Amino acid sequence: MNEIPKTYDAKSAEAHWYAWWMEKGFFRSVPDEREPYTIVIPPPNVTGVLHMGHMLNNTIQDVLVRRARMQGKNACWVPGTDHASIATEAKVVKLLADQGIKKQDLTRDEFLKHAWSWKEKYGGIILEQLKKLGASCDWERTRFTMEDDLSEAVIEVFNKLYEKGYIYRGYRMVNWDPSALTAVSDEEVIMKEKNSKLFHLRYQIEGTDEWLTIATTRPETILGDTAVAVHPDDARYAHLHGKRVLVPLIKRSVPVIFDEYVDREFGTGALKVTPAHDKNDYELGKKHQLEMIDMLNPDGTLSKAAQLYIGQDRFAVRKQIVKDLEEAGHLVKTEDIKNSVGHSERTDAVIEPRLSQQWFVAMKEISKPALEHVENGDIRLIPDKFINTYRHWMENVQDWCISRQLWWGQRIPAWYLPEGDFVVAMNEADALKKAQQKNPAYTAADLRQDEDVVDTWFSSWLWPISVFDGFKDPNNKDIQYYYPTNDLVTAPEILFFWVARMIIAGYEYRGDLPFRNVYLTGIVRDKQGRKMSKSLGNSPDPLDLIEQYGADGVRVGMLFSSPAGNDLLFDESLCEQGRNFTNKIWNAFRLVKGWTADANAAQPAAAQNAIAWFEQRFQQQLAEIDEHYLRFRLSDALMATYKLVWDDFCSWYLEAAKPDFVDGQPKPVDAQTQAATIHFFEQILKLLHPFMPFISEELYHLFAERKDHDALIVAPWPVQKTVDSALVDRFQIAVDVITNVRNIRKQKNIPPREQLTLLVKTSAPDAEFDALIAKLSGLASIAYVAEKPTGAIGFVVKTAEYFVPFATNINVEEERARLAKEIEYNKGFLKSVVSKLANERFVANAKPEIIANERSKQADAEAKIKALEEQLANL
RNA sequence: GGGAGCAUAGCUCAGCUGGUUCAGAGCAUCUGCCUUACAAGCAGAGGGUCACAGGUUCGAAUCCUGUUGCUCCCA
Repeated sequence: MNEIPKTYDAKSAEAHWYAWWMEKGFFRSVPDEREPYTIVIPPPNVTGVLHMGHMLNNTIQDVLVRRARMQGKNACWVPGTDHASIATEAKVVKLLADQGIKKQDLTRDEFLKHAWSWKEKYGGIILEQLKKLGASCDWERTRFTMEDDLSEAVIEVFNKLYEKGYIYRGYRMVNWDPSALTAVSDEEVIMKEKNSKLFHLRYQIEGTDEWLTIATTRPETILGDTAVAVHPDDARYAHLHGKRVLVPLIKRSVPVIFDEYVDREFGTGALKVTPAHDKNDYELGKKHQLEMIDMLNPDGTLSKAAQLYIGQDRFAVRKQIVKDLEEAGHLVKTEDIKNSVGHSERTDAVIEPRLSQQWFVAMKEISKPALEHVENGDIRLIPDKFINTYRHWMENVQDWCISRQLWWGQRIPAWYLPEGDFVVAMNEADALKKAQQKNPAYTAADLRQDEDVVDTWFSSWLWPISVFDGFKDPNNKDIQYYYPTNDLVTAPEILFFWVARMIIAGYEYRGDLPFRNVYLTGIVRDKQGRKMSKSLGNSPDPLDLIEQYGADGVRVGMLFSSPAGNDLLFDESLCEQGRNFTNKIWNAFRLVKGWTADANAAQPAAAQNAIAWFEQRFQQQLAEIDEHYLRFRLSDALMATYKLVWDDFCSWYLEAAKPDFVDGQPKPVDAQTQAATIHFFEQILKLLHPFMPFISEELYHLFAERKDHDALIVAPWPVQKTVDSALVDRFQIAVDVITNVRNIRKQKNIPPREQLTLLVKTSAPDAEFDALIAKLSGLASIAYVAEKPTGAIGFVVKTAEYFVPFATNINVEEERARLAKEIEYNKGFLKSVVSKLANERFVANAKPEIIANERSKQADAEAKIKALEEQLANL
């Protein structure tokens, strides 16, 4: 035993067993006759690095996959990454800029070459990091949303949707990211509450000396104003019918229009209308046939159409124009307000609504089944409170802007023709054919492909299908076998971005759901409840944590406090607790491994007691753990496992079963006890495996030399058997007795080595667990007596009275007080029970078993009080 | 502004369809222990008017209404 170190060395075990699992192909899945269990990973950004959110998310997936594998299912966890067009392109642009290369100076192909080499160099780091966590993905199945097959699926889907009329091209108001120079979808705009200024500006009414005051938070946009709107019922402005006003500084004459859209309460009740730069103004503009003046360049500087400040950034202009307006006498007042301002999800730039030609998916029809099948429970959201959010979004779904003015991504398969017409096709050759149907004279040189790419989500919404090549080859073995997948684990933040759209795509292309259960994790926050982020610097590096606490420890730490849908207030001490747990398990192993066996030794009664009990206790807890898994309550499953191992197995079972010491030497263990203990230990390792794959596999092999494919990772999950819960209850009485004796020991300062005697007075003697009681409370003997002894401290468990005889110094006063207190408590209890039973309405209304229960409580309490009172009298 | 959710021990959370004195777990705290697996440990203990106010009921942490505070989503 001396050679087994006192603490568990996570590092060497992790490297060793991960490599071994890989080498033996345990993560590999190919279709066979077993029931499949499939998870597709939410593909992280290919150029990203592991953060705490990934840790939580992937730990959960690995727990589910590993348990399914042990349950004998054909478990397949498909890993991969997405190409994250905006984020990646931004990184590549910056890298090139650092080398003095401008994107504008490169051709598309040249740029893409740089992007791919970036991807080759940095892409997939995150997948390597997942391996450190123990993720049991089938790495041979690793996919990437930009690889050929997946890109082809995107193009095919684009074509099909276009043919069905679901994809259209339109000149619309979009969310423009002036930093990334691209449109983004509604879902990619994050509204943030900001402290802003509301400027009250006066416009001269044309041909008069009168003024009309409007209020705006974006004064620079007056340069794009083409009307001022007021409410038709607003008496203040009724006289303005048919009038026009002059836009300050540029003196453009614009009409005053009347529309019920205007909020009379807000600002001055008069609204400037800038149809090209505000969603609502755009609608107003269309309705009133207003001119649309696009006064912004794509990069957020003012365009020629603005007339003033041309080429200056919009925020610089905002400052300047306020000064200029003030000087020109147009600024009436300025007030502070809070308003929400859209920011780009990717670049955090302030989003500018902007008119432009974009591609859209019409969402209304296509998304119908996706709502239906979540509402009827075919697809479960866990926790189900998210159904409301989901429904709300689906019922108000807006068309999806899918074009992005970027190069990194799948290029939109539309080709423009000289006359301004276009065709959508699978490739250039097809496009030419289609073009020639319109005009046989066209040649390839007449075609010009759309410059834009599609939204990254337009490829990741196909993920559960495309990773199995379900587009390229819709009837292939893999897709038939693995689809629909089982569980999806992701963050609620992307419920709409991704989950909803995958469901839409699932029904559209397979006529079937993409997954049955969606487990929505919480957000990992710091102790103060702030979201962990790079910019705040409050996020620990996951790999550092693994280094410090071991992967098993970190996994346990992450799961300790994260019920589905609840945010996780992360604290490193949770990982420490996880690490301590690995150490506890390790030391239990040291104990058992250190026993020397003697085939001829007799089995001690205490060990027999412990084995009989633990067999049942294990079953009881197994049922509970299985139930928690079924309900996706992983932190509860973990806690139940934790308590089974630490409390039941280590603190009770091992303490009772371990050999006694004689003359400072441990006695050898008998064969039955040793075999039972190792068996229990192995069962426990199985339950631990999903949470702590490394230490469990390590110990499994340290217990015995295993044959080639005898590995814990594929060991059968324990099967539930019937539980003798009465035995467990009887054991609990023994536990109470032991605790009472230990308490007396502690109160009286009796050293653990001093052996005591326990006397029992009861009408129904039951010595079943006496050996165990004696061992764990340090008793020399247990004797059954008919009369109360004198000079003893007593206690009562159930209806039996127990006494520990005491040679010296019993503090009678102390004992009296203690007994009195206990009697008082029990009398109070009895009183509540009696009064309940005396209540006619209770007896009349309550269920029979509840009444019976109350009666037995009454009997027990009465017996106990009687015993305690006798003890008190006897002192 | 619209919608959803939450409020239980110092902290993080369990408490399903009302019924053991129902108030529970882990961590933290306190007390005693280096007892020959483990001080990353062992043994014991304390701690809450279940946000507040009403109501329904024989009985409410649990159901209903209102109030307050917080969070998220959408506009």
